[in-house]
Order: sequence, then C-alpha cells, then structure tokens
Amino acid sequence: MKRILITSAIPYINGIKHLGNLVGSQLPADLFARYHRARGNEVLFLCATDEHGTPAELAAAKAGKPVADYCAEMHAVQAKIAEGFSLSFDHFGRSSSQQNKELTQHFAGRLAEQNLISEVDEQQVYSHTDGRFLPDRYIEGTCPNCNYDKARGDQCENCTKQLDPIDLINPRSAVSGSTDLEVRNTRHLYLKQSSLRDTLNAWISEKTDWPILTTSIAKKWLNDGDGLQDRGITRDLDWGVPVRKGGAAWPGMEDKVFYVWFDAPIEYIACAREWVDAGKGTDWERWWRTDKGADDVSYYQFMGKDNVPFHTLSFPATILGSGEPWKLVDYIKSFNYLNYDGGQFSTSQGRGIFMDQALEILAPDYWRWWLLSHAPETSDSEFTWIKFQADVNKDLSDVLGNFVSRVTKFCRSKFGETVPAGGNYGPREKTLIADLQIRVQSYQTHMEAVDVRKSAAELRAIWALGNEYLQAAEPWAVFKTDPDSAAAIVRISLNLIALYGQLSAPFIPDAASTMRAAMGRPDLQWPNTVETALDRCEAGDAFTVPENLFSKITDEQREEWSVRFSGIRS
RNA sequence: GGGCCCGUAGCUCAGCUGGUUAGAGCAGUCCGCUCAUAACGGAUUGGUCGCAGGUUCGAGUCCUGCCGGGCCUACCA
Repeated sequence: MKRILITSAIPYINGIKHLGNLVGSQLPADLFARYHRARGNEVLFLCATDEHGTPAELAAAKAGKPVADYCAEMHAVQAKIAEGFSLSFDHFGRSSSQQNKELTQHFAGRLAEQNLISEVDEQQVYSHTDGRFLPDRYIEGTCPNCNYDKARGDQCENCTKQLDPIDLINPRSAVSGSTDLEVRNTRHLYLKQSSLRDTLNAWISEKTDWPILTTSIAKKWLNDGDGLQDRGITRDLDWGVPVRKGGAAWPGMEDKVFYVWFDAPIEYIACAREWVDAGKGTDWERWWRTDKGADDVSYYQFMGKDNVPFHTLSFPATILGSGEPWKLVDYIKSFNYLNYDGGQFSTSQGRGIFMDQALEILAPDYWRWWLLSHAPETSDSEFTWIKFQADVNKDLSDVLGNFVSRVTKFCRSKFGETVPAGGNYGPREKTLIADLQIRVQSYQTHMEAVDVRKSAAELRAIWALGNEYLQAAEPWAVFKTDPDSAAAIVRISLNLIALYGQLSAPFIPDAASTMRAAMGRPDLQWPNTVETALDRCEAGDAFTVPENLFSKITDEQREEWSVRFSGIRS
C-alpha cells in the first residue's frame, strides 16, 4: 500500500472561485485523491483557504466587516461549495489558523538561525487617508511613458511598461483615491533564496518527469537575469501572521506580518495539524516529517501555472533552508488556464461561470466530467456552451447513461429485477474481457502519471466497449430463441455497470455511486482483474433500475445559460 | 524588450528517443439495429502536420529564420 499526500493550491479567500480556478487545482487533485483511495492506498488530501493579504483586508472593508469575521464567513462559503463539487478533502483548513501561525513563525525562526534571513531597509508608499501602506499595484497614477491615467504602481496596463510607484505622475491610492501619500522608510525581512539557488537548481534538474510547464517556469526564475532573487517575506499590514522568530519577539518587526506567500504554503503542513486537532487524524508528522514516518510518502501538488514559482522555489527554499527533515514535494502538476467563450475567466470582472452558479444549474458530475476531460494540460483550453452541451450529452447521457438504461430496462422486462441465471460466457465475452483488461490497465497507467485528459479518454473508451459488446451480442434477438444465452449476456452487462460504477468514481463520484447502489454493490473493491470483476453480480442478486443517470442539456437550456452568463456577474 | 509554451482533419486533441499508406473523439455522409435518454453499432468523407529554408537514405518529429496565438517577467494572490 502506497502513501500519497496530495495538496491543492489553496484558493484565496476573496470571493467565490470560477471554473478556471477549479479545473487548475482542486478538481484534478480530487480526481487523483479519489483514484488512489479507490486503489486502496493511504491518502491524505488537504486544501485550505488562503486568507491573509491586502485584498482580504479591502474586501472585508468593502463588506463592512472585521476581516477575521469576513474570512470566517467566506471560508464557510467556500467549504460548502467545495462539498457541492464533491471535493473530498480530508481537511479544508485556514491559513489564518493558530497552527499555521505557530508553524510559520517557527520556520522564520529556523531560517534566521540558518542565516537565511536578511533585514532590508526600503521605501514604501503610505496613505494617510487609508491609514495603511499600499502595495505597488494599489497605487494609481498617470504613466510617465504613455500618459495613460490609470497606470498601476507596478506596471502600466496600457503600455505594459514596468513601473515603480514613485515614477507615477499624480499618484493616488487605488483604494480611496486619496493623494495624501507619503514615501516612508520601512524595514523588511528577506528570504535569501539566492544562496539556495544551486541547491534548488540541482533539485529541479532531476525532475525530468514533471510537466514542462512546471520545470520551464522554475528554470526561468532560477536563471533569468542575475538568477534567483531574494524575496521579501514581510509586509506592513495588520492582517496576517505576526512576525516572530519562533516563539520570540523580532526586534524592529513589531507591527509587521509575514507575506501571504510565505505563510500560505506552510499551511499545507499546518493543515495536517488542523486535521489532527479536528479529530480526523492522529499523527500529522507521519505525513510531513521524514524522520517521523514520512519517508515513504509520495507528495503531489496541484496548481495553476501562476502558482508555480512559489511551489518550485520559495516554498522549497523554506523547507530546505530550515535544515529540518520536512517532506519535500515529489511531483508538481501544473495547469494552463481555461478560457471562457473567447476571453479569460475573470474574478475581478465577474466574467465566466463561478462555482456557486455552476451548481445552481447542473449537478457536479457534469462539470467534473467536462472540466477534467478538457483540462488545460498542454495549453490553455476553452469553455463554450456549444461544446459543453455536445460533449456532456454524448459522453455522459448517450455513451454511459444510456448503456446503464438499456441494460437494466431490458433485463427488467425479460427477466425481472434480479441478475438472471443460465448460459455461459463464450468467446465474445472472453474478447470483451481481454479488451477491457487492456484499457483498464491503460487507464491506471494514465491516472498514475496524472495524465488527466488521457485518463478521461480511456474511461470513455471503457464505457463505449459496453455498447459495442451489446450491439454485437444482441440479447434482444438472442432472447427469442435462446433465453439462457441472453441471460448470460445480460448478466455480464449488469456486471459491467457495477464495474463502471467503480472505475468512473474518481471522475463522476455521484453517478458512480448510483451505479454501484443500483447493482446492490455499494462497497466494491477495485478489481484485480477484469475477469473476476465481471463475476461479482451473481445470478439471483437483486438490482434496481436507476433513474436516468444524466438528462440531456437541451438547446433551450444552453441558450438560456449562455445569455445568463454572458455578462457581468451581479 | 527578454524568456517559455502552443500552432496536426470543420471542432477538440493524440502522435516517446526522426523510420512502413499521419491517428482518436465530435460534427458530416452511408448502412445496420430496435433493448435504450431518437440512444447504440459498423463503414466512410476530410489533413501539402502555420510558412520558408536546412541536416538526413528518410522529418509532424532535429536545426535556423519568419508568421500567428497564449503565458510569465519577481510588491495581487
């Protein structure tokens, strides 16, 4: 039995995520977790909300709530939606947890002991009206290069020139519009990533089986310009993990917090501790400390490409730099973006379909299947309502749903709602079993390689084999002259439904559960061989005819939804 | 500006270290079946593999240049 640790990039607390976010991290992570659990492996699947930082503070202020309350509410909302998508986290934690505070401070202390922290004096813009320091991009003004009047302090969106806030003409706060700004001196901690460059470079270089997307982004950062730069890990904010050196005060850092990207990945570890403290587990170090049992753990991370630098460099620098035996990631699966009807999904612009809206119109399996079977693995992919309707109707309703329907209803009408006795499996069944065996093997191989689209294609092919078999065997014709032979055909077909109910579970857990329940086999084990798997529903066993697994998306629905989601989310 | 990724049938995509007539699903066309959500099965149409050079006995696959699309570029997270 293998031990698999899985983390999904933790979604930011600031609002409900869209389907592009979902397909890039949580959904494929869930697929992988469900698969390995089904194979009987020991899985710990963790996710959390990423709660610190300026956007959370501003969103809370806009909602007129204390930031802690706002985050608590949004965490509950995101947890509920995750449940709606059947995301099977062992624990859905919070980066603002006490466990994460302690661990983040611990890591900072360790890094300081290892001489990997430097203190740097720098200048930041302070807004008197807002009563806070402002990150570069929260300062707006006129671009000195192109005169665009809504240039941001980090970059001008109009001419794409990189800027420094002090370059802006007539700078103002993007929060309040105030021009009462002041450049202040402030001291911050930097993680000396540059001194770990060779170590990280060697580590990345040995990861030849990682997605090109992952390693190319990492190598770019390692080798670009002067190589990997040190990174500031503190901010002048109120909301965050207070800067401390382990359990001790950090002189000069009294009013500062750690940067979200420092504490957010540490939440992967802290989340395991939350999991134990919540009474769901007993030993978190067994998953995270290689000196305490985690040496045989395989650790997989899932994320969108925008998260790659932090997971390939910053977080490993934190882990390695600590000098303690923490578990390092073994495989980083990264995804491109999913676009929406010719443009990008956008949280800030409210463009596209958001997770709560998706669940309002269709059951999660529809979304899970389409998103996973079109996961943006090699390049950005695109959601359109036309394709979504066509693909979902064909794959789920016609190929799979109709198979279940035709088999169970035929049996009910000819033999009743029990698995019929009589006849034997002949050459055609042997061929079916052999074909299935090859495809199931291939499905497992793709799944273990985290090849999401290929896994989906293979699963679909496995479903299609059922229809091919049935068409060739023609039990409806055979029944007229040889009911026993027809019974054998139906018996193996009913077993196929149970098998599909098992193989399909990682992709479409609800429908899979319905299939297994209908065959009276809710708790099947993953098949060692297809041959033995197709003898599990035995003559005389009762089954039920389930409701149609998937109803089709009509043209009317498609048109209504494409209009409803064409504009800006209200 | 620099770097990376992608560009293969109408659409979505496979094609590992270069090797017989370039594959799959969808859509289209034809045939078959009638158990089933008018679903299913079989067959079939369709590509000068972005363009131009080059290496090679041989290139979708390697090299160079160009065109088009996307992403990243370190204080949003």
